[in-house]
Amino acid sequence: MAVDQTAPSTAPEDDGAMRKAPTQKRSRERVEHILSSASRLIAERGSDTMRMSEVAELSGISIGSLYQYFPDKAAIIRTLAERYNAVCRACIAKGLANVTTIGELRQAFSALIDEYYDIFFAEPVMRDIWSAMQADKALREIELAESRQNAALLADAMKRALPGEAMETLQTSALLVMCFGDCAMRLAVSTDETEGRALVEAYKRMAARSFAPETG
Amino acid sequence: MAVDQTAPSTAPEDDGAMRKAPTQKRSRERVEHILSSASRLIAERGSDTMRMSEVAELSGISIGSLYQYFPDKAAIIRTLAERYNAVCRACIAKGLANVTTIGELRQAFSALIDEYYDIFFAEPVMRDIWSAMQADKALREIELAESRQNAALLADAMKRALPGEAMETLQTSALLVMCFGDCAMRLAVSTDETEGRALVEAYKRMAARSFAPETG
DNA sequence: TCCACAACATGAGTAATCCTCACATTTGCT
DNA sequence: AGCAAATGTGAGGATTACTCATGTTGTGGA
Repeated sequence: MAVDQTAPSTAPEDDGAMRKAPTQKRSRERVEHILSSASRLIAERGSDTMRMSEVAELSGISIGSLYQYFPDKAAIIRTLAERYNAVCRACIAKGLANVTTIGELRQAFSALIDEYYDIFFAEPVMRDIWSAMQADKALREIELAESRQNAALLADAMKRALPGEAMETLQTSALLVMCFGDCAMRLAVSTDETEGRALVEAYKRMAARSFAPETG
Repeated sequence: MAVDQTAPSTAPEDDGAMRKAPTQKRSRERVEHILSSASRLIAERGSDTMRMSEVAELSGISIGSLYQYFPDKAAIIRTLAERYNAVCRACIAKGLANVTTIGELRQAFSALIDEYYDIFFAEPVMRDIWSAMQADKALREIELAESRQNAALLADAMKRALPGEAMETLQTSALLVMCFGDCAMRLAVSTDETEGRALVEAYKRMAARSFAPETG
């Protein structure tokens, strides 16, 4: 494998989703083009009806070239999901990093959800990508693992704010809160903005009430 | 899960999911056989990999006969979903019918969730069917409408237990609680029974905390 | 500059799968 | 029995994910 000129020292997607790491500059641009074309098509009509031929055409390349970068259709979905997941994970990690009290937790979480909602609202295609992931057993496992990772971040923050609680209990709560967050976001982008905002606010209140000592 | 099918006079599924209302006895039996075959295949390998030829073979009929009862693959998924939805809706309506106080609401809801979990645990294929519904834009709308219907039942019960609250607020909360319930169930059947139980209990606590007057 | 080789591009073709349709068989009724 | 309506059948059309043999472009050394 030759060392290329503008080497991205940290390989962005090196998890097997892509067939090979593109070494030339144009190749990397094409990968971006493919992903944005796919995203657009998924947003328009859903992942099921996204045709590989359409992705190729919209990207201005041939079918063969498309398959040089992605081994199959699911790989495109997976790569898109991983990108969004990375954004969200970073957002969560950053938002909860310095939390040490319940008040801080509630405030940080509220801000986090607002940010999360903005991301979702700007890219409602995330909902369709999530749906596509859920339809496949293997991809569903990936999404669950991602949720567990995010839940672990939240559980850590909760443990700092609520040191008296058992870690196991916190992990369970955190997993629920995280999955419910995704659920609320998908719900919010499925309706008009007014109801969406109300749902997000209601979710924030529900979550905030979970950030409290166990009362029996 | 016993879904009653002994009333030929009142067409049971007359919503376009089925190609024609089967009039002869054997036809109705075949429809049942098709649905149980499909359910089994979906449970085994997911709806994507369920092949219409497999459904036909497992049902002991030809491809042509299969398509005489169901216009397409999605119709089978939809019919299965509608049956499960009907069971759940009846369960919710019955469980919340006589609620008039917060205490009753919490207790009824807790019992309801236990029942719901039992249904889900006995038929984890519901998760796969739900996933299949989510993958399609039109079917997703159906599921959302179903959730809204269930939420309306809960909102009514909440209004009786919490007459001071605005109906709009209650509807928002109820929709969230219902969707989160589905989410929790799917999560619960995706892990071992111990964690599943813990998740369900944690969800019940979260929901119970929502059944309270607005505190700011 | 030229050449050899690796990387990349192409699209006709293959296999898998959903679904149709023209025709055969069974059932219900008189 | 005999006819019409209902039901059954599976080869085949249409679509689509994906492959592969072949052509084109870029890279590095002599």
